[in-house]
Amino acid sequence: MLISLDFESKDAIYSQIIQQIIIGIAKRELRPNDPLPSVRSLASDIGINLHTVNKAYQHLKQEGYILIHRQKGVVIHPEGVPKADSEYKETLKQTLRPIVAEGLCKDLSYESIAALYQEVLDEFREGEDEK
Amino acid sequence: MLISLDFESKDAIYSQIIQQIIIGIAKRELRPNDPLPSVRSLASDIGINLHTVNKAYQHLKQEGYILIHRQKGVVIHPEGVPKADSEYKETLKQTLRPIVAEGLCKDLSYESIAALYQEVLDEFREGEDEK
Amino acid sequence: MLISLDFESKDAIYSQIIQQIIIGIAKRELRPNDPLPSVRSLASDIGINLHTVNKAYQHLKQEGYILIHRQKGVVIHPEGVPKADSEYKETLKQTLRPIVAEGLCKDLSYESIAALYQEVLDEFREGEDEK
Amino acid sequence: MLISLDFESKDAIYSQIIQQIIIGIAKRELRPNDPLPSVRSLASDIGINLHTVNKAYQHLKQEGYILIHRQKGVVIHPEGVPKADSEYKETLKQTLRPIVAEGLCKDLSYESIAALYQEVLDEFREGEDEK
DNA sequence: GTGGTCTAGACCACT
DNA sequence: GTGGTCTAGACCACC
Repeated sequence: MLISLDFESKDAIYSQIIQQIIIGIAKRELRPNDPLPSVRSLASDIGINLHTVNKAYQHLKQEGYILIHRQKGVVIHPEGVPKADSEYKETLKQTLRPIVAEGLCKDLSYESIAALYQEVLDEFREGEDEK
Repeated sequence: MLISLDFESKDAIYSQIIQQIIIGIAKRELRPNDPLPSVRSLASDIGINLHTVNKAYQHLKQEGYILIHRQKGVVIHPEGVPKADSEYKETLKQTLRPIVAEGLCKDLSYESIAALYQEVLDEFREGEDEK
Repeated sequence: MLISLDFESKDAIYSQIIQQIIIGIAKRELRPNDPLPSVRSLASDIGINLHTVNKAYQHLKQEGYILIHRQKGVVIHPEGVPKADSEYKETLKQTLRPIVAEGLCKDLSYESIAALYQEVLDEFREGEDEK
Repeated sequence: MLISLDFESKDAIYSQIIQQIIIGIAKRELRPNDPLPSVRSLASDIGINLHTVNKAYQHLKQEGYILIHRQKGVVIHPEGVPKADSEYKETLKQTLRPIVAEGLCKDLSYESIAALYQEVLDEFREGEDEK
């Protein structure tokens, strides 16, 4: 698992770490019980502060993506992530709304937006057989 | 055009204003040459500081959504927004990626994510006949 | 003499009027004693406020570009504009400096900047024989 | 790098900051990856409000002159400024036109204007060997 | 009336 | 410490 950061992004570093780990899980590159590097080693690997990595891990733990054992270290949550509830779906739609709107304003057709979306979805579909 | 803010949101207020105006344009509730309220009046209408509104307007102007006319005031850009280029499409996909990933992790199926997306898309499709 | 305005410009309207009249004089399209439209007629011609035109004319008068007679109306100053002094030259250089700097930053060569400058200069040189 | 302001100038303070940094880059006193002072420290150094400095920095960032790095702070853009396109050249000529016109009206010869221009250009040419 | 600029002071999130 | 955001209040130039 490779974490690549953009220090000029408007997204915070810790937030980029979170996103990439979630993407890793969604792509099944990271599977339940897979180990994650320790806060210390990840921090030194990518050259950032301990606190920043820690903040990311705490958030992931909070959301149920990972488990932090004192001894075993950090692992992907063995029982998977809590399932989406209807509240989450509503939040997701609200997140999507302005993104879609922007695309439409920029003269993307409904079809081409749907197509872009499908492309992203397909990135995760690859290797689905291994499921 | 009605702007409704969520002061508890983690999105900045100026950012919410931007989003809602873009949504308004995408829904064709705001059409080219339509006037927008002045910085001052919008600010007092929604009970915020005029600088916050100004920041939103400056951003929208920068992105080509609106135009600040010395006589007409603030209006929706008469020639529409600059069309999406391939760079934008790539950015859009990068924006979508972590959102989709999160949904998948929460055990949403590909189909249900696609369905949610379609729902959002359809919100804008309504009234397309007036086009 | 045709005045064309950009109501979205960051330059004020009155300032655009001033510039265009000065350009007209420099191009010798406007010559000493040539009449200019009255404040009223110019204002209604280009659809702007009287005050705005008046402000432009007052400035031009102040700088010696025009004369405003109660009876004869507005005319280009018969004796030409006060000549540049060394102070003016210094001001001109200070105006030029940031413009040139910007071009250099954008990777224009010294030669291409000089060429652009020459092109502008040549616009005024045309018809110099009539001098 | 030294920023000197003219509080009596008709140019806005933030605009003067922008100009001086651009001049610094053009003169190669500021080179790619060179650090710039933080918003706060520059503001207190030159005795102005931090928002004013921030406005200048935001503009420079927007135009690609600088980069705001989460770790390194504010630095001159490592890959240089986006190159001039033909649209920019046209804008530049339009900027130059009224300036040149004014000089000509004040009876400066084509040659002396060209000479003044050359002087400014030469200010930047000094030290070109270090290139 | 408008937008543009500047100030002062505050809080927050991030590193 | 940093930048990002928001507020409140002010002055100016322009229309």
